[in-house]
Amino acid sequence: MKSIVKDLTHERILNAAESLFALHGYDGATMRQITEKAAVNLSAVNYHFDTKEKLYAETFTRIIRPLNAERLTILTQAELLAGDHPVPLPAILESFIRPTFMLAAGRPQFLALMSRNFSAPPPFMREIMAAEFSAISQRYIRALQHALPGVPPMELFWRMFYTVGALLFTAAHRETMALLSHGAIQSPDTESIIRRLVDYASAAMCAPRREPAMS
Amino acid sequence: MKSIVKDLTHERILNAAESLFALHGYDGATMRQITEKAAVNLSAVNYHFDTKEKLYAETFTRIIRPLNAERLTILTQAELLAGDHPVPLPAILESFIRPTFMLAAGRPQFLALMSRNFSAPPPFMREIMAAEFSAISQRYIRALQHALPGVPPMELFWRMFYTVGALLFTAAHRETMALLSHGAIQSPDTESIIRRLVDYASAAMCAPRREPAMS
DNA sequence: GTCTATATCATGATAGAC
DNA sequence: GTCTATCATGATATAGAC
Repeated sequence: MKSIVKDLTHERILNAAESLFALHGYDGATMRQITEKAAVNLSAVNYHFDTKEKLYAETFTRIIRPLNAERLTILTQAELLAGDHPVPLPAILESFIRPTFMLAAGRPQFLALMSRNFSAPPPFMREIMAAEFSAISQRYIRALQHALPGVPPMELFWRMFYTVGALLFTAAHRETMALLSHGAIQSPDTESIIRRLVDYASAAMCAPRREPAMS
Repeated sequence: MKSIVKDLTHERILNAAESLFALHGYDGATMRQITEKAAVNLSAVNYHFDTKEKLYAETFTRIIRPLNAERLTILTQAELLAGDHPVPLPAILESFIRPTFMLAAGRPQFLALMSRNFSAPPPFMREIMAAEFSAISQRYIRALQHALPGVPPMELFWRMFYTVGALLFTAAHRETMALLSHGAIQSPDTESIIRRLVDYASAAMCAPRREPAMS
């Protein structure tokens, strides 16, 4: 069928784009590189995606939508399991963190693209990002409020933001860590990474608020 | 004197480059934009910095060297003050975090350039980054080991890395936060930001290591 | 739907007058 | 040291044959 052929080219381009945008960023990756890697014609990008900007947007939403959907699925399961009780804090955080590494399995540039797009999103992505994350951020804040009623909501918001920063930064820097640690750290297994991040964030989320220090 | 004139042009270019690299990244900022903003001739970049890559490297080292120097100064003061005792954990973290925001005062793109360069450094920056951070990372790990003898050094290394991620991510996203929080969060004052981050990281650094869960 | 060929423009860098 | 003018290259996007 024709649609199958179309879908193949479409996907080949998206796969190549994912890897090259992750490696070189929006401005750094050229359509020539992408179409060469995808082994399709240069014009295929414009035919299937119209512009480079739209190609980038689709490349990113293709990874972020299933990720956020999976997060909400696991969080909802945990809420059903907890019944009237709040979901335990580590379970909330793990529902956010674990899917990141699960969906990244076998896609070496998945995490790099995520991190890059959050830390330095091309300007045309601002609206798209806000749309993709508006719902999920509210869901998580509510779950956190139930789990930690003693912490002010605004504080929870900040801390969740810090946690996302820690997650993305680490995700994109496994090699850097090996470098700075002089070989003490080599890319550990996924379960260790998840456990470490959940432990870190769980402790951090319920930090006491320090009183302003005297001089 | 001629050297004064040279230094003026030199600095005008660096200032313009700092702001434009922060906003658009290495590939996104063009030499024409930079020289236009600096109100100097296009060729001045090549004359003073040879290539665009060297201009970027100088732009970044100009902000990172005083920053890391200030961090070490404050940490050393704290160590002298502590004598034979370990420096308290919050003091260690604050010596790392505070200079970031102090040196950023009055330079709106300082933090954005920092964040961007760490999350998506141009490939030619890898060596330079490693050189600039090798010494300071070892100094901080040692201080953390003294303050938290019960936490394995490798765990400390990871957690410090998470903390840097939280710091940089937040630094570059004050506007994003205001957006996602639906106006609940508006750029707070520097002291609040520092306190919040230090509280968060202090609790996280001494997190207990959770036992692997049973199924 | 896919290709070749090309239009149009912006890029980094350089040559050479002053 | 600073300018103008320009080069060679590579960018995105499009027109039109097949």
